[in-house]
Amino acid sequence: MAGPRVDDIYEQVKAMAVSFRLRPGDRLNEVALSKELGVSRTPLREALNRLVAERMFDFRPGQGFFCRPLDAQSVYDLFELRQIIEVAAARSACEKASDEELGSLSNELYETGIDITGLTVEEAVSRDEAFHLGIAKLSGNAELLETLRRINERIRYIRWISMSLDRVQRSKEEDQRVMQALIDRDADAAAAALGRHIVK
Amino acid sequence: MAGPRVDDIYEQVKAMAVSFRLRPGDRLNEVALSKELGVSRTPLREALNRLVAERMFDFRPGQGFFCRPLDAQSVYDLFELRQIIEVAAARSACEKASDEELGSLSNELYETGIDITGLTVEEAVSRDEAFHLGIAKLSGNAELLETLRRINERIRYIRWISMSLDRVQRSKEEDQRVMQALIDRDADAAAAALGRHIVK
DNA sequence: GCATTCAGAGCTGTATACAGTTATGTATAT
DNA sequence: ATATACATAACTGTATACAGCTCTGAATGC
Repeated sequence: MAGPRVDDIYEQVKAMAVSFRLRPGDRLNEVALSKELGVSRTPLREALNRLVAERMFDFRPGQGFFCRPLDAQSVYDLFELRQIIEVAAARSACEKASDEELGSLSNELYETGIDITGLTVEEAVSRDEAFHLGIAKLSGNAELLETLRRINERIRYIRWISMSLDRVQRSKEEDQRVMQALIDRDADAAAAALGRHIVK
Repeated sequence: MAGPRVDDIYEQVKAMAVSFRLRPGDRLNEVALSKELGVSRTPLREALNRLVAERMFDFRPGQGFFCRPLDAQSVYDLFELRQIIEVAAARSACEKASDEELGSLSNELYETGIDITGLTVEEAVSRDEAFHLGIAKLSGNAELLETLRRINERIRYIRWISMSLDRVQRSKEEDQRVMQALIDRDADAAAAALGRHIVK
């Protein structure tokens, strides 16, 4: 029962930051947050240090931890980097993935991804993320996958608020085009579809 | 004088891991290392948690911190990811960088980078890294730059041991070709030169 | 000789305490 | 009214203590 506390705290605080419950630029009160989470400051600070390394928090010695602002430039940079990595992942997956792997990714997309009635935007974004992470996994490059995961976490909130449901619908259609290009082993078409997709 | 301790510890432990003074797969003895560094376990663990987030250490609850193995597959993945990012950075720099910026990067390359007589391999790799980080900086994407920095840290030791001085010489020549392509604003040539460079 | 069990040491995980620094708010002077 | 200086409160940074778990190795049984 005394599960891995630091991991839990890390996930909880990250969720708070991702959902902007901790507002950008705000200084974090360690005592208050540790009481709220029901733990002491020691493991909380360990979790926060992980998030500093992930660039989700700033750390200023003598002042403490600050929720990272995420200005417009950073958001743009992250989306650009995401596109770079996803395009590369799709190209790599075109070469390396087996037919079975592509088939099962396609099934997943069509089973869980098409009918978005009754979904919250959060769930829709989460499934979209899962599809794109699936492509990254098929690239066979674990480091690339992990890098994309980190990027997604940092822009997730932006996607939540910027994505209305009709955009989700369009995004789904584009995902299908990407999937088809992968099955056709047409790396250029997949890259082009992804390029269009993310620029928006 | 009581400077930012955690930052220092972080740098020291990272340097130990990068240079493989802490051997891959080894479990870290917190007490021993904290004594060696002259600090207590609390800030040491905070630094280690940062390095866990950077995938330089593994953390297994109940067992502690482990120096990450860096098997052949991970090395390959990291080099591949590095190539992806550097190619994208060069393409972006071709579009965005000003003539002055390219000129000053070129000067830097020719002033500090060409004559490698009397340099240790470590210094040569460090200058090579600096040049490529310079390209990434000219891409204008701070997140891309930071990602490349992290990747470089993790493969630095591999480069040290795999790079003899004649390879450094060849690598310098290729850097010059990349630089010329950037000045010519020839993104494809730059990308091609970088591609060849990193595959080796 | 080999596997198993159990006791002990050692190590990790977290809470707490305290020193030192930073921020806050009030009172004073201009 | 505004700015400045100071006292106080609050918070951060680190060390230490202790509980609980994990691993090691010797002793036992087969």
